[in-house]
Amino acid sequence: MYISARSDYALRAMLAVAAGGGGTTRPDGGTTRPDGGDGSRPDGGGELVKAASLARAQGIPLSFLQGILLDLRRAGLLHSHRGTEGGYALTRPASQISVGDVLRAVGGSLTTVRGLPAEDAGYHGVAAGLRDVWLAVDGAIAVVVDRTTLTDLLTHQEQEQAPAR
Amino acid sequence: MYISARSDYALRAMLAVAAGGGGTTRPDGGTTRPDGGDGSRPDGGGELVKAASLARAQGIPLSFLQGILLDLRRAGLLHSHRGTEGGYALTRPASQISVGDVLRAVGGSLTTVRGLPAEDAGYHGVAAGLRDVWLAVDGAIAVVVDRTTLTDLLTHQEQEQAPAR
DNA sequence: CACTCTTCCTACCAACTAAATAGGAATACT
DNA sequence: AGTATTCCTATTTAGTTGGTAGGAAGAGTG
Repeated sequence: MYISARSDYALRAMLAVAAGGGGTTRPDGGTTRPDGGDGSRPDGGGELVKAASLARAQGIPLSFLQGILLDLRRAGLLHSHRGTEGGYALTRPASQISVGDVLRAVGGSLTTVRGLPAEDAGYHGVAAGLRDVWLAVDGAIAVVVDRTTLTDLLTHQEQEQAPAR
Repeated sequence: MYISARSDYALRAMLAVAAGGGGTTRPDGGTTRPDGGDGSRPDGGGELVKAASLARAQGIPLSFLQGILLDLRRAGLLHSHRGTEGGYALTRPASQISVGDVLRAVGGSLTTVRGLPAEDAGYHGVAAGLRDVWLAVDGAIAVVVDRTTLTDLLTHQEQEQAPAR
């Protein structure tokens, strides 16, 4: 029900990495390329993007973003390289990374009730049925976010199929 | 993605009101009826339940619960009566009150991105497609919570139909 | 080997919201 | 009048989130 800034930033960063280093259309008209050299860009999938470039392109505080990128790397979604020509890159093609993958990487469980995962809520008496509702909600969310990949988002082809009412 | 304590308490209180004044099974074995007199109980739907009874039955702090009950009353889901034999009652049959009704009464919008409703997120560049994802998530949640009524929960007949993957 | 760049990691602070408490005003029944 | 109860507001407390700062470790370059 609530998407945190951390999850939001993580998705935007992943999209920017997948797109190859920054958005092309930025509202205030600045250039999104901080360093002059355009660098080698073998269009195949693995070019490295610097954290500073991502932060600038999507308007995310750099030091906050670094912690998020770290989570994404630990979850196995990003590969990083240090040094002068360092940066981040996807470990898999963008078509094989879903929104749910990113959300779970930074947020843990998808649906939480007062901070706890939905499955261990502990209801008494008449409220016992609530647990199943939360699990159903969790399942419904999972269907949407696991079906949508980064490629879908970049090509604007995400079809928002809400289940028939 | 995150169900707050306020939403959780609101649903449990509504269920207890619908059930007529408290859970029958409480873990520590105390009686759920605070006052000795059982009072008149015309089993039709409109018996009044005291806030103290609800708080005791579901383990919710009383004064915190009162604020939640106020929201539910303002939203038109509960009817209250003051005085010695006062209490709260549903304004509609439990079969006509959905989980979504209760959630929206206490929480406002169903899906929020960093505190804002999902529809006005304001994405730039490559992240533009994210807005549609959140709207799809919101729709998927709405289907589940609007389909489930309080009666479904009380009779344990809620069928958790996750849409076919 | 120095130097620079960048990721990596830890600790810390500020702001906000949720959660809970306390106390008082209004209302209804006896 | 008196009592029980709902109703409403103001305040406090705790925890999470959002954001910042400052290095330490690795990678390339001269």
